[in-house]
Amino acid sequence: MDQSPPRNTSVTVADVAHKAGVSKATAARVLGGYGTVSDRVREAVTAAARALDYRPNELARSMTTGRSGTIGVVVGDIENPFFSLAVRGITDVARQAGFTVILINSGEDVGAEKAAIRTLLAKRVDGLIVSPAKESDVEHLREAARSGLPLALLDRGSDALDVDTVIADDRHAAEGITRRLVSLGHHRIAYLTACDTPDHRFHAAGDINTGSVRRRIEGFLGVCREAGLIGMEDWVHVGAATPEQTHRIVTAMLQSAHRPTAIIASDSVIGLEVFKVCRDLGLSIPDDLSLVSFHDADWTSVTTPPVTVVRQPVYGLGETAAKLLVERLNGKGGEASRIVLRTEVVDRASIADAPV
Amino acid sequence: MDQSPPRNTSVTVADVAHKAGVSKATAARVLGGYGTVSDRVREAVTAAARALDYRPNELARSMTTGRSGTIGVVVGDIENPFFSLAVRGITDVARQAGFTVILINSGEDVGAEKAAIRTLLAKRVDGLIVSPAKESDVEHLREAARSGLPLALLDRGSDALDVDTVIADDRHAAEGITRRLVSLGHHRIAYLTACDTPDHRFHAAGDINTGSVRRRIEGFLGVCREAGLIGMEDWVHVGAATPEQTHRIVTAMLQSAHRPTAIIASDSVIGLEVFKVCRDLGLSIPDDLSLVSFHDADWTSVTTPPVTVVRQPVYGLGETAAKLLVERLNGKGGEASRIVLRTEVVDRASIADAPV
DNA sequence: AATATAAAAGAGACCGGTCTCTTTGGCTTT
DNA sequence: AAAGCCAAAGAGACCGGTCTCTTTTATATT
Repeated sequence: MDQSPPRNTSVTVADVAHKAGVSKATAARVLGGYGTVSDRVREAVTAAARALDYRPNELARSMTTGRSGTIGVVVGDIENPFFSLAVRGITDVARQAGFTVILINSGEDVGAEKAAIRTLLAKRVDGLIVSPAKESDVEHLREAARSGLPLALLDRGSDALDVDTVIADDRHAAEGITRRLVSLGHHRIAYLTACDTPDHRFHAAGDINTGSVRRRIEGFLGVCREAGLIGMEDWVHVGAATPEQTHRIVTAMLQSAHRPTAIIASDSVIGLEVFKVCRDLGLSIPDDLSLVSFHDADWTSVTTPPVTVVRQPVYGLGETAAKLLVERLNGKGGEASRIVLRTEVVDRASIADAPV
Repeated sequence: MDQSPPRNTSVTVADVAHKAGVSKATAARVLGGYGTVSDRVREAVTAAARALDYRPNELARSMTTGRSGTIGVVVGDIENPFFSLAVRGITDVARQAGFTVILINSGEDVGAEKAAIRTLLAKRVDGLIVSPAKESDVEHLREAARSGLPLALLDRGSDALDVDTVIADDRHAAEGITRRLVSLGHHRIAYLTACDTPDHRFHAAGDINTGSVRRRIEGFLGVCREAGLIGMEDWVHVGAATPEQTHRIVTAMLQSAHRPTAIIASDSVIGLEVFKVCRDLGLSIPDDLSLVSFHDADWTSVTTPPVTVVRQPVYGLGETAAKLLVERLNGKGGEASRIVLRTEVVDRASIADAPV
């Protein structure tokens, strides 16, 4: 029977104070590291705390200080490499600044996102980093911000929300790759996104609630229009939210008589699925189909051919958002910053001239 | 100037009670959903709460109930697809059961892990899911468990720790693929892991502190011995913790005169890097080198050739650990369960007969 | 109508810290 | 030696909920 230190059933400052023979207030001063205490007393209290295996109760501390030392993070899906990398950026900065992170997945569902915010508010997080599921539905976020809670938006902004925002230059990136495809002679270029609309069809960019994706599609359509290509709205496909759905959409698209000669995939999960369908259908990339994907996932350089991608500074997105938030938490006031991080096209071998 | 509801500077039950004209205790009964109240009073309180935009303070609630509704999760690195998928499994179960998740990365460093546990203990999490960095250094975990905090181990067990544990049948999986390679005539088989030893060299399986990896290496060495291959310890390489290090190790290995004819990669990040080095060196998989990787990452089926992998039920690992923990939290007592989930070899095309 | 019984509401302690305000004690100052 | 001052320690309220215990009110019983 070994039970060395005596089963710590919550030792409190009062217990430590009693053991050290001082008042609760004095013990609290030593343990909490504030106020002034004599060296002799400090040692006595420290010794008593060690002997009793005292563990501070951060919850109780939060009660009076009003700070919980916690930030809430709401992302679409931590399983998606995009978010897991961004979250890594967030947690690194948060830890450095002495905060812990409560993570909630919204599954890109606004209802779940609202519930998440409510939960985090109840847990009294000191700040919030959110990747909003719908730009058009941010009343819950505005309310949180208005009540004075620091809020930073990740990857997706909202003009309706005057808060710190960190996004990538999605429109510019989309314009660049579209221009490149057009100059290679492509007229039938499909854009494929996981975002969905009520009727699962695309009509206009305004239908798309995810800010980053809407800006990309605007860029895509803008360049097409500029190049004299009309009716390109019909080539935007929504609802590729799972590998299965993507498979269905891409297969149908590539088997139709009027099939695209190039596909722009809005994330690496979609890009991967396009690759698989081509293999199954016996189509060659880039001879039969050119492929460009957003997100420089690590595997995109080892396929045959390697995939041309838009490299986003994903870690930096999370890192920057967290830094902005931490600054707010440390009392830095002033205007909300809207930071746009540069993207870069990584040229590999998945695009070529349009087939004749 | 719009400021519809009056800037909620923390509305408390007392405020609601006052507005509704009832006592604090009664208002708390309505708001907290306990005890008995008349319908009339319930409505009055509910209305007052809505009017004042009352938000419960979960922290204060935790003070008295002793439950925080939070579980702490410590993993090596959320950026690694293995962990992000496992964490997804954990968060799904946690949310279902009404818990939120505080996530901390240990970076596979025991010191950081200890700090993480301390932080989580201070935050008074209701339970803990940990993927221990070192099996040999679990005193902090034992102490947490002994103080009555439910603890579940993820992917890595410890005989020294009698707590709920969920792992994969790593040894069996390693035996299977090693046997396959041996039967194809391979004698020079390298095993590559991110785990490290003090001197960055491998001597015996006991050197490896990560349980899952140690079991795999034991399986690997066991089958080799069985097959009459001796001194295979020299073929185990440790310290492939980053793509850069992996690159260095693999390049050196493949450029040596006595180079391996097969490589077993301990995770998909390593597998990917092996692939890249082969491409750079102009070596053909599987003609010049056979490759097997642990973790059926989504990209492994689209490379040329597609990679033969050990498929682990990663989501299920997290899911199961969370379920066990939730059961404990709901008071189910009894023996600690040690669950071993099945793995499966997915045969693709990256292995072949040993070159002559 | 009088009593028993249960339901509804109130009063106030409590959780474990922080923090303000007050008291004590040692040391300087002239 | 008396006054003045500041560091060190103590007393107790407070944060915002929960919960026990007590009192009041409504309903049932004969």
